[in-house]
Amino acid sequence: MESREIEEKWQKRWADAKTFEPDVSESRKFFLTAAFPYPNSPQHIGHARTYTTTDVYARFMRMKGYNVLFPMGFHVTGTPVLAMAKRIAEGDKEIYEIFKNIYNIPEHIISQLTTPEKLVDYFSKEIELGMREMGFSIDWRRKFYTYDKIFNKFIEWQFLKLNEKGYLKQGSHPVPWCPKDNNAVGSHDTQGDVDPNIDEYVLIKFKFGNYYLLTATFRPETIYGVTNLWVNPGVNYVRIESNGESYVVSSDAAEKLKHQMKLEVKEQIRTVDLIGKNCTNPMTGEEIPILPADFVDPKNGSGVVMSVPAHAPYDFLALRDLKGTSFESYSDRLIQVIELAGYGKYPAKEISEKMRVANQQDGKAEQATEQLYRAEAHGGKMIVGKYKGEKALIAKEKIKQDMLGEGKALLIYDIINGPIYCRCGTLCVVKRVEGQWFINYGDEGWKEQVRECLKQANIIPKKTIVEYEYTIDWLKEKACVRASGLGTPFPFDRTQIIESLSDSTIYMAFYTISHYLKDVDAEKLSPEFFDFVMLGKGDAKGLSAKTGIEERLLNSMREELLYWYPLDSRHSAGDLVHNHLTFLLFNHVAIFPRELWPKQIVTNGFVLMEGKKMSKSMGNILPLREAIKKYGTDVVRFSVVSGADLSQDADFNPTMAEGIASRMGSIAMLVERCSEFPADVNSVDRWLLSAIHKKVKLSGERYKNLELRDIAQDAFYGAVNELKWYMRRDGKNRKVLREYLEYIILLLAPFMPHFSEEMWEKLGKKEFVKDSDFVSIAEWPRHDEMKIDKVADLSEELISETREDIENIVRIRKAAPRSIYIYCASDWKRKLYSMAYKEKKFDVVMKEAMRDDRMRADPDETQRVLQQLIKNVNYLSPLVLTLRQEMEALEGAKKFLSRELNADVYIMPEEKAQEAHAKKARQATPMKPSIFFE
RNA sequence: GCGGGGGUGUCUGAGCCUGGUCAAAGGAGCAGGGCUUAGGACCCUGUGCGCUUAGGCGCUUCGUGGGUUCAAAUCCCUCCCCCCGCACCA
Repeated sequence: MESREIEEKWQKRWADAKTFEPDVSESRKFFLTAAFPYPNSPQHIGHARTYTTTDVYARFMRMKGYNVLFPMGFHVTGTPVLAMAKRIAEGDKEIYEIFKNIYNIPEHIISQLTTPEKLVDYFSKEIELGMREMGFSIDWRRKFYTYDKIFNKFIEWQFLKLNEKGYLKQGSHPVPWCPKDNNAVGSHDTQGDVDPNIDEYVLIKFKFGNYYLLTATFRPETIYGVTNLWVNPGVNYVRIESNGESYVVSSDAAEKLKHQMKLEVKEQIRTVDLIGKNCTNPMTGEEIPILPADFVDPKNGSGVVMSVPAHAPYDFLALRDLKGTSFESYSDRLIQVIELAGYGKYPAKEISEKMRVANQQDGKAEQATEQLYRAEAHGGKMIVGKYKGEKALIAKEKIKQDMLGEGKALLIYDIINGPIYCRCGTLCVVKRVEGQWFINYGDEGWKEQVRECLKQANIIPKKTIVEYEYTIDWLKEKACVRASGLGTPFPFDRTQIIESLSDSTIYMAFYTISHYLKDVDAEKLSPEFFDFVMLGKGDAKGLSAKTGIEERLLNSMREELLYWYPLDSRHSAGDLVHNHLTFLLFNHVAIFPRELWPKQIVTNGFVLMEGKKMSKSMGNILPLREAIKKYGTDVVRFSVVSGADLSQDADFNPTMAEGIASRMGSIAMLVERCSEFPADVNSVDRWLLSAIHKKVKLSGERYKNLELRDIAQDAFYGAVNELKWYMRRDGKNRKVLREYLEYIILLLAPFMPHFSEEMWEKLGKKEFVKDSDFVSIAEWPRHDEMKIDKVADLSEELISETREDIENIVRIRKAAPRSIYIYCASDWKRKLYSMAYKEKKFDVVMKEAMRDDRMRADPDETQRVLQQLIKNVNYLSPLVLTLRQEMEALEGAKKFLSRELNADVYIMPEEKAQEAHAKKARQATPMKPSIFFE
């Protein structure tokens, strides 16, 4: 049967049997969730990593006997789909290309996706289909979208709670902004998807007649070294009025500043009225000239620059460029402010000359600046001013604060990776939004509780704990509403929408009741309703009367929440630790009592495509549904979770996928043919059984800790290798093979559910494990310690190593033998072996050996053997076979060895060696028989 | 800058916590052989360098440079390089 048919067959059977639709029951429960997707494009193979990890885990826990709930919803909150719908409606070529070329969406469908709702609808269905095709054991009854009315009510309630606790606050906040759209811009709103970076500038006021020149700088500490100001003669300057003061800035800067402060633009200022005149340094009181320079960018900062030629290469260069002009007289003045090891008094001069920067237009000026700024920030020390002796970096902050306090400076924000343009073509600016709402994650009391919450949770992988701790420490106010987007209107200002990272922090609790609410009028879902269902406040009867929701239903919902909550395991990719997952902790702590805090968080790495990161620009995105079609569900499932350790990126490549498929084929073939095997008994049988029971023993713990890669190696690749070896060693026992297969199918079921179901069915009535209609709900097997057979393991090791040894000899001798004599070491050597293993030291062992009659009889020989053993004392194993066991093992493999080596094989104890072989035979040691060729 | 993760043989990738069994698993690639009409798939063997007509020995190697130790890919320190995150963005 084709793999597609097998997949559909079992997916249908699971659905018909409602295998994955759990309700409240007597059994112990396990509730796990994965971060729900944002449906703005079809999912690719990378998305499958988290969901498959979650599903494998869900399936394992189900087999362990838990009542497992794995629900799924869709996160549609935010602005990206808005921007996308708009672009489609406008016929934006780029976006058409992406959908057409990468995701193979037909053009007539793309052209219909002109509203956010249509986009969400189309892609969420697409994603759901993909998830169903992947065989994820999701309870789809509980699906919801974050713009559903019922969900909005839930989030509203959450924010009322946050406000009650005092965790919401208002303030001003700088955001990247499009003046035309009147909206904050995210990376998806900009041309080229650039993410705007905002940084603060200090604007320093230099008195000039009745007004001030405003210079923008990142380095206020260099104020002591200012020799002059720069204006660009080719730029328009204007006077602006704000707060009763007059400033001169470039007219571009004035436009930007409008969004951050109240101001009026007054008359133009001609540069000829500035250049050559003096102004006053507010820190030193010194009179300094205003000079011309081309490097000054009117769009950057304020369009006026303070010149610190000792420490800023551009300033030094611009001054040097004045040589030969009427301003030449100013060009030699430098004032040192910062002392820097490895540099003299004027680092900017030194570095410019060393790098041979030609002038202020030279590209190298930028490099020099960057290099010097970094060095000075790091190792620079102030040598002037109030903070003399302090590190430059510290002084910078203090001087900034001082000047702001004294009214000598202003703080503004600018986009530092600009210019960035909105998709509408307008240059983006920074806007200071007043009255912005925040969730105050900076609250120390709150943080303290979150740290406790973190401590009681099981974090996988362990090494991410520090990242959570770090995030908890640095989190401060987080803006939680936006002016536009899909989602939930903010209850304290309904013109605002709750931002997407803020409305997805406790939604897991909503899954427990979402399926009850499908037909409930959202208007009935008052705060009291959620108080009751989520927190158990109030009584069902009163609430029923008030809301009109049946009392029985209310009680069921409360019961369901208490049954499923707390969340037993939360899954996402590792990148969400810094925001979502930490927010999840914060909000659970704020809303829920301690006993409902999340118990475990698991994060995983991404998926690479043939070693490279998937990206639209590289065009190497493999859409999930395409991958399923091409390679089959179970191969895809297995690839994405077995390719790397949990926290590391897994690589997907076709070669590996083919390798997986072909190994599945080998297993399938054995399942198919198993019953044809005879019942011949062979020593390798015990080894194979030992191997499978060892696997069973190990894999339970590994599944629990999500060590999926190790299981994959052992239970899949390892199993196929073992089966191959079994055949090669002439293993032929139907029962043994069958036992192995029954167990291995169980172990593989969480990874490869469709394949495993099919094999499970093919095997028919189980003889060694507990049977069940579906392997998906079969009981997790227990190993039989009695079948873990150390002797069988050692025997097999002996056989394969002996074979290798013989091949080595053949290779070096370059001549194949007709007969091979294998001589096994006498038992007295084994006794010596265990002494050597125990004592490790030659003289100690030798002394002990001399107490043994056999060994004392031939001290030279004893010494010779012991020397050999001690040489490899670290290789010795705690247990070795006896002479008889060794003989039996090799005897059992005689046919195998004879065939593989194409020679007659004779096996005997070393004492029985014929005269001509005796010398060689004596070299036998335990687990390393001596070999003689004829 | 701050925080996190990394640098291993042709490539990929384990090992590092808990030092010795590590010339270093697995896979890919490459080479040889088997199977096959042929190719693919599959199976076997080899794959740091050198020596060795008996399973062996020697040398060099795990970003750099030091250190600790009888012994270091593994522990400590220095430096270099790469990746990711730093928020209002899903």
